[in-house]
Amino acid sequence: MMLKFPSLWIKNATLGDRIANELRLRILENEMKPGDVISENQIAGRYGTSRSPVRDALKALSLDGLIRLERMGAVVQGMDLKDIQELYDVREMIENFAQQRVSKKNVSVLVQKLQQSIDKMELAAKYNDHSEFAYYDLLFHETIVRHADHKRIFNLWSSMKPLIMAVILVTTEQVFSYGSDHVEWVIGKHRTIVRAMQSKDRAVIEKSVNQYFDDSRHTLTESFRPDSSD
Amino acid sequence: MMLKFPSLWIKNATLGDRIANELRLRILENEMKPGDVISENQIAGRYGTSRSPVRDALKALSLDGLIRLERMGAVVQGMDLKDIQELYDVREMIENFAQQRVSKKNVSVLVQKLQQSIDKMELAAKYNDHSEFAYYDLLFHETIVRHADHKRIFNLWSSMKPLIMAVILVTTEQVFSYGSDHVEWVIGKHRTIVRAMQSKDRAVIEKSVNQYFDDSRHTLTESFRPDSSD
DNA sequence: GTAAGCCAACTTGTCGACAAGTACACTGGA
DNA sequence: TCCAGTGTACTTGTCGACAAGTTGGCTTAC
Repeated sequence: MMLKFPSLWIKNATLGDRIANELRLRILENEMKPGDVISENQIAGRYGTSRSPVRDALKALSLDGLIRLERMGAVVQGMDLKDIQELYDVREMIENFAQQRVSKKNVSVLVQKLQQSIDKMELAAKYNDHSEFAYYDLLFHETIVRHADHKRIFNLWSSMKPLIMAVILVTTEQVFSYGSDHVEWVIGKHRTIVRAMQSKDRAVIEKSVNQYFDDSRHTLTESFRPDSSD
Repeated sequence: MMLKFPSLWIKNATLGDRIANELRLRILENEMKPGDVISENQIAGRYGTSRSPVRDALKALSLDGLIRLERMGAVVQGMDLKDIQELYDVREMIENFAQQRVSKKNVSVLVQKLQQSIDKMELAAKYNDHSEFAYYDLLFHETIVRHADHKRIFNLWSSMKPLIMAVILVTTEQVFSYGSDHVEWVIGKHRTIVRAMQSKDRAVIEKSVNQYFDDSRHTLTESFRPDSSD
């Protein structure tokens, strides 16, 4: 039943987390559509578990904004193009904050770690492994936020991480389907980020972060045809 | 047992939410200190409930960053001065984003709502009701974020709201103890925010938001003497 | 035909129980 | 004295059950 989510990522995850990850993908891929009403019992039945882990999962999904808990049943909200662009707005805000903060310190250690992530992305690209690629894309950005050395910002990132993970997983799959040129272009964007950060110039960094997420939003606009998945 | 949290605020709240709110206050007021280890059974016993609602509460507190869930027991993290200042960093970031967005639209409706909150703060100040005051302080800022008309940003605010609520509750009590001059000064700060927003000038707004939270951080520095509550 | 009221099938919030796993003290042997 | 191994008392994750409350349809009266 649970096949979609890369099992490597969730080796020690609790049942609730697995169900949450699974449902995130199903909602993002429009298998569960906005307006659909789901209940704890229904999902528990579907996955052959009790309500307890499902309950945790639905709570998590409601924090993501993917569903809305109501008195009887939960209503799927889903994410349309605008919602995903808003998610990128927030990612841009967080990452700009983080990078500005990072740039006031020595970045050599950070740059080296980022380079490692980029290398792994290259490798994943070579072997056409889109979920591995997505993983290191996510790690790249998490590494930046972590190095900002700001607990609350990192907490913010962590709270959005499962959702971002699911979105990156879906969009990366699409990017791969466009061919290796597009994949290389994505890698190049990450190199650009690193270079901008090394400049340590406030305006340059802000511009580069803005450019990065503008590009991402633009890619979305192309790939997310309205209701293309029906 | 549960006496600290204003009961008006949580009339229809679930047991888990009440326990979470209560624990937030106890942690912020240093009755539960960083390093303390708590377990679901222990808290359930303390409040005379089963583990289920406690489990929800501890999950919420870990999302706040107030505790760290571990394999056996949860470790209280607490919030020191730096942590609260970091919380204000993030509030500043969110509110700046929201106000810049709001300022691109017609603000007259918003301004009127904000004025209502300020009026209620005035009234609460007159009757020396600090929790009522805190409530409308919170509402003031929530109103701004809501009017930004950006689901993801509002989601971010909502996810931090319970923690912000608890922090405002504690700090407002301290502000009131400083006397009515300080309370009036806080009200004045909110009026300044509104004026800056009406200017619709990007730089003016950014400056005003920055000033507001700088002031708040400064007030914190005065009131949060290290370990003053022991 | 229509509206009020009742009933049955759902829902969630909470509870207590069990199993698997962890930490720590205690025992025994050197 | 010290160290390895064992056992016990804890912990969490999951399960099934119950109660209170909601929804929607069906009956019944008009």
